[in-house]
Amino acid sequence: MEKKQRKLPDSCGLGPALAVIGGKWKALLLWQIHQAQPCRFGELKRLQPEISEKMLIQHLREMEADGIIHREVFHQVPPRVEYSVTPEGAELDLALAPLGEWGEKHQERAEKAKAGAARAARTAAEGAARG
Amino acid sequence: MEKKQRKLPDSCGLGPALAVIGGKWKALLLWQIHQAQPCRFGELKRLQPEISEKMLIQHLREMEADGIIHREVFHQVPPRVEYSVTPEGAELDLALAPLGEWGEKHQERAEKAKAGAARAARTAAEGAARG
DNA sequence: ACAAGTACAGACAAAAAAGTAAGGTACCTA
DNA sequence: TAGGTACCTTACTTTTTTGTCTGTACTTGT
Repeated sequence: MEKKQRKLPDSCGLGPALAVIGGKWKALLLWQIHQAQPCRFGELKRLQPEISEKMLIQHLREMEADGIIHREVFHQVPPRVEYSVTPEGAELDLALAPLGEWGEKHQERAEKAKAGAARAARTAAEGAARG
Repeated sequence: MEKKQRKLPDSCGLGPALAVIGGKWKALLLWQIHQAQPCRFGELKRLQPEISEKMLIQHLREMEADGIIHREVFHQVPPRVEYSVTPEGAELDLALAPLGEWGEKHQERAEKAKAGAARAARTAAEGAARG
């Protein structure tokens, strides 16, 4: 098992929380599984083709170990595995919502700031050209 | 500038949000600055002696660039720099609250589960010894 | 026979984040 | 002249995380 998880300092419960959803794709996965519940491994792979299989499995396993998703194996052939969120995972998804909203707002602001800076730079350049 | 920030995929605004508070100590710093506002560099260093000066500065600078904290330099000697949270930073801190609560609950559950597992293992061992 | 689909596992390498240790400025005190 | 305070900067190393690629076991379709 290649898990050690960079230990986060935990005053308030943020350390443990970030340890659980800190992975690069975990929040996204939780969100997608919550949407398309229950969904299969291959489905997730198709939904997010940018994730490598290794990371997909690794994250799924860690999330399972953390109790936020449930994994059910059907002994069929070809194999079939279904993932769904646990009640705890659903709560986490909910707790993540305000953060997501903040992120969107922040992103907009950052874009505006960048546009503003570009405009200012242009104006400054014109001013300099006029001398 | 040694910042590239592991790019997080962003459906919903979680990507950008985690990019901002994903650093090992950032959430903690934001929280502490919010508490003891305004506070000086040395103060933060004393409050959290485990952070190396390098990470402290690096995180503070990134958070400043992200617009969640404000840095004010007083041209005195010895130098004096004060950090405070911006309105945007305060909002983030608020948005982080539910996540923190989830983290605490989750931690408790995890501890109970571990205790339960240990008890079960003990019982099983006793059973085996008798059997 | 051979490709394709399912759900993984493992070795290895690259990239990113964090840590360590030393130095640098600018002024003050002994 | 040495040492102290406050706030950093830089170079270098280690640790952690992510990515690439190859392989498994079994069945179905051509």
